[in-house]
Amino acid sequence: MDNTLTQNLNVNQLDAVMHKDGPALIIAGPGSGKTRVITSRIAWLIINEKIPIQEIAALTFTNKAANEMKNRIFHMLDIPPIKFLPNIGTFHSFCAYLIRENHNILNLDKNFAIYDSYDQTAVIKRTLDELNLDNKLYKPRVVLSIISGAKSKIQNPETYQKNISTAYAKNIYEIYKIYQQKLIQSNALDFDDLLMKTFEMLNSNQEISNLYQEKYKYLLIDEFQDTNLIQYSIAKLIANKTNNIFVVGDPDQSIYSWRNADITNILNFKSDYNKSKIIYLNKNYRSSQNIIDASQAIISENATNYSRQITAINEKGNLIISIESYDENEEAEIISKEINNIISSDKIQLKDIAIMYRTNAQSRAFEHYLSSLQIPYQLVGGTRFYQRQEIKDIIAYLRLTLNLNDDTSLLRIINIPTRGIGKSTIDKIILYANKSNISILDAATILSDVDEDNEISKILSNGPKKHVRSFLNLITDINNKSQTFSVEEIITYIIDKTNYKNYLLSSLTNPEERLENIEELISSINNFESEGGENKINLFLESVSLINDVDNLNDEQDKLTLITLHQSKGLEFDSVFLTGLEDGTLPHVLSFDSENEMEEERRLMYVGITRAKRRLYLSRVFKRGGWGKSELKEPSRFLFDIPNELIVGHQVNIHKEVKNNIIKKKESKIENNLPSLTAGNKVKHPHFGKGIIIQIEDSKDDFELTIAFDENKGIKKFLYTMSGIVKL
DNA sequence: CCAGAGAGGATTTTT
DNA sequence: TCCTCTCTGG
Ligand SMILES: Nc1ncnc2c1ncn2[C@@H]1O[C@H](COP(=O)(O)OP(=O)(O)OP(=O)(O)O)[C@@H](O)[C@H]1O
Repeated sequence: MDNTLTQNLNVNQLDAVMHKDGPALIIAGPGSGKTRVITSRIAWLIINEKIPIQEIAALTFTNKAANEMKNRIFHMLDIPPIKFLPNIGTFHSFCAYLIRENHNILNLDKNFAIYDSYDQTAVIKRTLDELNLDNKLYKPRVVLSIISGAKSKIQNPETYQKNISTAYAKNIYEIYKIYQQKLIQSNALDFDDLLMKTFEMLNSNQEISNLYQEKYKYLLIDEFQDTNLIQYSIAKLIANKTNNIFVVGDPDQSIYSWRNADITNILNFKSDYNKSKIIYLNKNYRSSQNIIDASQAIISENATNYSRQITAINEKGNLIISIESYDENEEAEIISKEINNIISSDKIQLKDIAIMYRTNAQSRAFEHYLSSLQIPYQLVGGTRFYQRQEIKDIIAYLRLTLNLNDDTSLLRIINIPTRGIGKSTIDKIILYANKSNISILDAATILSDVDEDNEISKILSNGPKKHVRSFLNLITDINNKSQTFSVEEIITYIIDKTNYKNYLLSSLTNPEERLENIEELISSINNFESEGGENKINLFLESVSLINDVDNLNDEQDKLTLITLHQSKGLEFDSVFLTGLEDGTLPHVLSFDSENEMEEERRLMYVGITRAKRRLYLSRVFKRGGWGKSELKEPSRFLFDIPNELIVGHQVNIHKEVKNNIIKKKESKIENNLPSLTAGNKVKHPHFGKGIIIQIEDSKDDFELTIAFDENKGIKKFLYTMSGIVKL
C-alpha cells in the first residue's frame, strides 16, 4: 500500500481510513484529523479497493471543504484535477445534481431556478398579498423559517397540516401550500426543496433509488453533527444497499441547530446501524497545549457535554492574550496594531491570521482600521456579492433566458430600469395571473394584447399596455439573442438594451462601485469552469445560488481573514483573534433565555478557540455601540471558565461570584421585562384557551401581547399584566 | 407613473 | 444604524 497515504496517520486514524465495508461512526474533537481521515479514506478506497472516484459520494458542509478535499485527493492520487465531480460536494449541490439528472421524473424543466432567501421572501410576500394576510402578523422571515423547519423534518404542506392546531399555524399551512404552488409555477426550487425533492425521488421511485444505491458504493459524510433529519434520511436511502456509510463529526462543534441541524442524528446512527464501528480520535494536532486546555475548560461546563477529553500533541506554547478595550473602535485599533506587530516580529503572514466575531456587523470597525493601516484583508460573509442589487438585477435577466416562468425574476426587473410599468399595472397583472393560474409573463402577454376587444383587454389601459408590450419584446429579443450569444455577450446586450448603466448613474447610490461589480460578474462567468457547452449559464446560475462566501476564501493572496465564528468551522489559522467576548455579544442576547441556545453559544466559543494553532487572543470591550445608542458591557460569562494561569493581559476577575452576578443580573433583567415570553411561544389564556404569541410590543409599564388562539377564536391583543396569560 | 422624503420598525448565526 | 414601506407633489 502507498506510504504517502498512511505515513501521516496515527493508529486510530488508520483504523478509520482502512475500515472495511459496513457502517462507521467517527467521533472526534477539533483538530484531531477528521478531515484528514475522510480525505485519506477516499484515496485509500480508490487506490486499494479500486473503487472509481465517481462511485464514492462524499458530502461536506461547505463547497470550500469539498474543493480542498478534491484537490488533496487529486494530489494524493497524482492525477490531473477532474473538473466536474458532483459526487463530492455539499448536500445541496449533490442533490441539485441528482435533481438535474432526473428532472423529467420530477416534472421539472431542466433549467429550473434555485431561489435564494431574497427570492423566497418575494414569493412569500406575493403569497401573503394573495391570501390577504397581514405581513406584520405573518412576517416573511418567520414564515420562511417555519416552512424551512417543516421541510427539514420532511413535512410537505399536507403532512405539516396534520401536526398543527392553532389558527395561526393553519394560516401558515395555507401560505406554505400556495408558496409551493408558486415555486412549481415558476419552475423553481428553494434550498430545502433540493433536499425534499431528492428525498421524495429516492423514497418513492424504486428504479431511481436502485440506480444510485448501486452507483454510490461508498458514502462519506463530514460534519455529521450539523446535518438535519432530511439530510440523514437521504444518506440512509443512498446507503441502503451497501450499508457503506461512514460519518464523521463532533457533537461539541454542533453550531447550526437554529438551522434545524439535529445532533440526535448521531444517536440515531448508533441505533440505526447497531453493528456500526465506532472510532474515537482524541489527539489534537493543531493547537498548543494551552489553547487546548482553555478549550476544554470552556466546553466541559456544558451540561450536555459530549466530548471526551482531547489531548494536545503540541507543547504548551504561548499564553493566551486577553485584551479589554474601551469600545469597538479601540478594539479594532489595538488589534490592527497588534497584527502589524506580529507580522513584523514573527515569521507569520497575514493569511495565517483571522479575526473572528459573532455577528457580521462587528466587522465594520475592523474594516475601517485595517484600511487605514493599509492591512489587506478578505471579508467573509456580510452582504454577499451575489445578493447585491445590481447583481441580482442582471442575474434576474439571465435567469429569464433559461426559464420564462421564473415569476420572481420577472417581477424583479419588470420595471427596472423604470419603464413606465407602475405598481397598479403590476398588481393587475399579478391578480390576473393568480386567477388564471398562469405565469406572470403569460398574464402580461394577454393583458397587453391590443387586437382583442373584450373584458380582459380592458383591464389595462393603452398607455401601460404599450409599456408592457415593449418590455415583453425586450425579453423576447434578449432570449432570441441568448440562443447564439456567449454569456458575456448576453450580459453586455442586456445592459445595452435596457440602458442599465444610465439607470445606475441616475438612480442608485455608488454607481461606480456597482459598475465594477457588474464587470466582476462578467469576469467570474468567464472564469467559470464546468463541463462547458450549452449548460454553462445553467450551471453558473446554480453555483451562484449554492456557493458561499467562505468557498471563495483563498490563501494564495496574503490577506488577513475577517470571519464569523459560524463560518470559521473547519478552518485553522496560526493566530486567531476572538473578538466581542462580552455578555450579550457572545453569548448573544437572544440566547439568554434558552438553555439550549446558551449551550450552543458556548460551543461557538469552543469552535473559535480551537481554530488557533499557536496564538490566541481574547478580546472584549467595555462599551459597545448598538444601533444609535451604545451599551456598557460585561465580560462574557465564558471567559470566567478559563484558568487564570493560561492567560496574560487584561484578565477577568476569576471569582465565580463575579460571573454569577453577571448571569443573575441578566436573568433578573429578563424577569423584569417579561416572563421570558417571545413570539412563537405557546400560551394559555383563562378565557380563550390555548394560543400562540405572534407579537410583543412595549407599552407603558407593561407589554402588549398579540395572541392567535386556536380554532376560530381569532387574534386578540392583551396587556400582559392584566391578561392572566401563562406560558405552556 | 415616479422620485424623493420621512416615518417606523427591526436588529444572530447561513446551505 | 440601516432598511423598508408609505405618502406626497409633480
Ligand atoms: N496524524 C497526524 N499527524 C500530523 N498532523 C496531523 C495528523 N492528523 C491531522 N493533522 C493535522 O492537524 C490539523 C487538523 O486536522 P483536520 O483539519 O483534519 O482536523 P479536524 O478534526 O477536521 O478538525 P476540526 O474538527 O477542528 O475542523 C491539520 O493541520 C492536519 O494537517
